[in-house]
Amino acid sequence: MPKFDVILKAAIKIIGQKGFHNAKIKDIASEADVADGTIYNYFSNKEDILVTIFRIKLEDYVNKAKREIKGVEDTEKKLEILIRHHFKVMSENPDLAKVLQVELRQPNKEMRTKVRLHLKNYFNIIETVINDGIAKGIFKKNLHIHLAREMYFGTLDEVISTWVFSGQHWNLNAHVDELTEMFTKAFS
Amino acid sequence: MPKFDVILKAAIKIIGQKGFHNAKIKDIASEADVADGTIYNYFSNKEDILVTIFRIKLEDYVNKAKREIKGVEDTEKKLEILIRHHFKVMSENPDLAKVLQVELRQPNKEMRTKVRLHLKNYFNIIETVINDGIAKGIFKKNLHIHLAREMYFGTLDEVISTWVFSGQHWNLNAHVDELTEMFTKAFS
Amino acid sequence: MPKFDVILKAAIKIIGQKGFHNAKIKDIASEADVADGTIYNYFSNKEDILVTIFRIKLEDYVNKAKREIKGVEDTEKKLEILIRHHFKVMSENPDLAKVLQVELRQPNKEMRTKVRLHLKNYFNIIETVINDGIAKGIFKKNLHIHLAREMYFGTLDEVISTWVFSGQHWNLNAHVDELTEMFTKAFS
Amino acid sequence: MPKFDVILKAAIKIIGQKGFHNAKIKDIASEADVADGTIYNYFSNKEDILVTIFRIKLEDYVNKAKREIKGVEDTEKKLEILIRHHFKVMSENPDLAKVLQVELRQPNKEMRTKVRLHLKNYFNIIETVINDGIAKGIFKKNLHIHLAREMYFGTLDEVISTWVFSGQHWNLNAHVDELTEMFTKAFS
DNA sequence: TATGAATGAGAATTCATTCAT
DNA sequence: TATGAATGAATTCTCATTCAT
Repeated sequence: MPKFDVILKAAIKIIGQKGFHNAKIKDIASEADVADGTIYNYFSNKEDILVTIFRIKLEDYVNKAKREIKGVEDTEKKLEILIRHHFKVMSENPDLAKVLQVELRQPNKEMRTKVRLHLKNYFNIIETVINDGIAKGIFKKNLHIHLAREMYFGTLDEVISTWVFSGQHWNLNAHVDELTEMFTKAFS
Repeated sequence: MPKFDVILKAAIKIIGQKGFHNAKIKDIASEADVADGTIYNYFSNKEDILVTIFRIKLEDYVNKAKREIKGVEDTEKKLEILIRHHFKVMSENPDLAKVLQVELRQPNKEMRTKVRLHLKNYFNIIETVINDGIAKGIFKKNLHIHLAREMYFGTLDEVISTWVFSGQHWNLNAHVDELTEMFTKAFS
Repeated sequence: MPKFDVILKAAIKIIGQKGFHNAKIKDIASEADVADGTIYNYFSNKEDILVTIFRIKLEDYVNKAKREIKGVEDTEKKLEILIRHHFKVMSENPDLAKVLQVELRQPNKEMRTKVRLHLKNYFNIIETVINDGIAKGIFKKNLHIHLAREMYFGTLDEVISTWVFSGQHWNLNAHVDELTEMFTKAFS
Repeated sequence: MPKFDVILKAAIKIIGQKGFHNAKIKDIASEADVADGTIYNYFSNKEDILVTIFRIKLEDYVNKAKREIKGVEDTEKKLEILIRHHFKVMSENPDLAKVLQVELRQPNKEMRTKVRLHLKNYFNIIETVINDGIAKGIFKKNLHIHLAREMYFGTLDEVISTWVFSGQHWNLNAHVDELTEMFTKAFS
C-alpha cells in the first residue's frame, strides 16, 4: 500500500478512536509505522490530514453511492439503497464513521469551510433523489427539500452515532427497511 | 449575578464560539471578568466546566419542556410544543446550541459517560410522547421507539446544526409545523 | 491554647508530614481550624512559620537541656542526659523531629542564615560538654571540637532520621547507653 | 558529551545550588543549553531527574568505593579509604554533594522509596567493613551494626553538610585520619 | 481580629513542526 | 524520501498572599 494510504488509514483509526485533538501525530506515525517527520512529506499539517480524510472518503462515498443507484427507477428503492450504502460504509469502518460523525462538527471556521465543499456533493445525492420523488409525485409537491435532507442525514447520523458510541453491538442493516418506510411517509 | 453564573455564561459563550479545545481558560476568565484562578474556585478543572454546562442546561431544558407539555392531551400538539421549545432554547442562545450540538459528541469516553446521565432525561421526554402516541393509536403499534427517537433528535440536531453553522440567518420557528407533520407521518 | 500556638502546632504537624514545599497554607489553616488569612495575622509569610518553629522549638530544647544537665558533674553522665533528652523531644513529637531534620537543610540561603542563629545555642550545649570533658582529662587534649560536635549531632540526626522514616517502630531510648559509650570512646 | 549527560550535569549544578523545588526546568535547560522540551526526551518528569541523579551517582560511588577497598586487608585502612573516597567525591562536586545531602531527605514518600533502593548498596559497603572488623576482633563483638553505620554516615553527612553550607573553605581531607581514629575507637 | 473569595504570577509539561543527516 | 531529536510556544492549574467585609 502506498505510504500515503498507509498514513491516511492510520489517521482514520487514531482520529476515529481518540478524536482529532487527542490524536497525536506521534500516534498516527506509530500506527502507520513511519517516522513523525514522514507524515509531513504527504500532508502539510495535522489539519490537512483531517480535511484530506473528508475529501477522499466523501468523494469515494459519493462515487459509489451514485454508481449503486444508477439505473434504479423506483424512488423508494433508491432511498433504500442509499441507506444501505450508508450503513455499509459506516459498518465496515467504524473509525471512519466516528471521524465523519464527530469531526465534521469542527468549530474551527476555516476547516468547516474546507469541509463544506466536499459535503455539497454528499448532500446532492439525497437531494436529487428527493427531487426525483417530488417530480414523480411520490413525495408531496411542497416538501421542503432542505428540511427533508436534514431529516435524512440527521437521522442516519444519530443512528450511526448511537451505534458507534454504544459499541456497535447490533446489525445496522436490520433497520434499513423500517427507516426507508419512515422517510417515505415523512416526505409524502 | 453570582460569580458561578457569570463564569458559566462566559464559558458557554466562549466554548460555543471556539469549541472546547480552542477555548482557553484565559478567554473564559477574561469574558467573565475574573482572574484565571477564580474559575478554579467554582470548577475543579476545564472539563468540569463543560460537564456542568450540560448538567445545568439539560436539567433546565428538561424541566421546562415537561412543564410545557403538562396537561396537553393531543400527541401531535405535544410534539409541536417540544419542537418549538427546542428551537426556542437554541434560538435564544446559539452559543449554548453550539456547545450542546458539537461538544456533546466528544469522543472522550469519560466525558461521554458523565454526559450520558443527563441525556437520559432528555431522551425520556420524547420517548414518553412517542409511547403515548402509540398507546393512543396515533402512531403505529410496532413503531421502533429508539429509531423514532433517533429520527426526532437527529433531525432537530441537524436542523439546528445547519442553522448554527450557517450563521442563524433564518427563523427556526418557520419549520415547526412542517416538522411536526413529517414526524407524525413517519411514526404512523 | 492561644491561636498563635494552635497555628504553630498545626504547622509542625503538616510540615512534618508533607515537607515545607508540599505543606499548603490551606492545610495548615485547616488543621488549626482557622481561616487562611488568619495565619497572616500571626506570621508574616510561609517562610516565617518555618523559621519561627526553629526559633521557638530550638530555644525550648536548649533551655530544657541546660536545665537537665545543671548540677551534673560527670561528663559521661551529661552526655547520656543530653542524648536521652534529644531522643525524648524527638520521640514525643515525630513531626517536629521531621521538621528539624529535613527542613533544617533548606537550600535557601536567606532561610539558612536565619536558622543558623538559633542553631548556635543548640551546638553550644554539646560543645560545652565536650570542652568540659577535655578539661577534665576524660577526652583527649587534641580532640577536634567541631569534628566531635559533628559526630555527635550527625549520629543523632541519622538515628532519628532512620527512626522517623521507618515509622518509629522501636524505642529510641534502647540505644542511649550504647551511644554514650561510643561517643565517649571516640572522643577519648 | 551525550545530551543525556549534559542535562544530568546541568541538573546537578542547578539543583545543587537552588534545591530541587527552586530549580526550574527552564534553569536546567538553560544551563544545559537545550530547549525546555528536550529535557523531556531524556527524563519523564522533573522528579525523574532527581531520582536518576541518585541512581547513577550512587551506583558510581559504590562501584568506585568497592574497587578502592578491594584487596585491602586492614579494616582500619579500609575505613580510611572509604572516608577519603567519600570526601573526594564530595569535594570534586560540591553541587552533587548538596543534592545528595539535602534532597535525599525529601519527605515525599514515593521518592524516598525509589531512592532507598539505591541507598541499600551504599549502606552495604560500610556494613560489610564493620562486620569484617568484628570478625577480625578489631571491633567489639556486640557492636550494634546499624548504630555503627548510622554513626558513620551521620557523621560524614554532618561534616559534609557543614562544609558545603559554610562555603567549602577548608580541605576535607585534613580530617580523614582523625575521623578514622574516632570511628575505630567508637566501634571497639 | 477573623474571614475566605479573589488574585495572577509562575511552572511543569505537551506536541506540532522543523531540519540536519 | 525517511528519520527522529530538538524545538519552544502555548496552556492548564496551583497557591501564597491580599483585602473588603
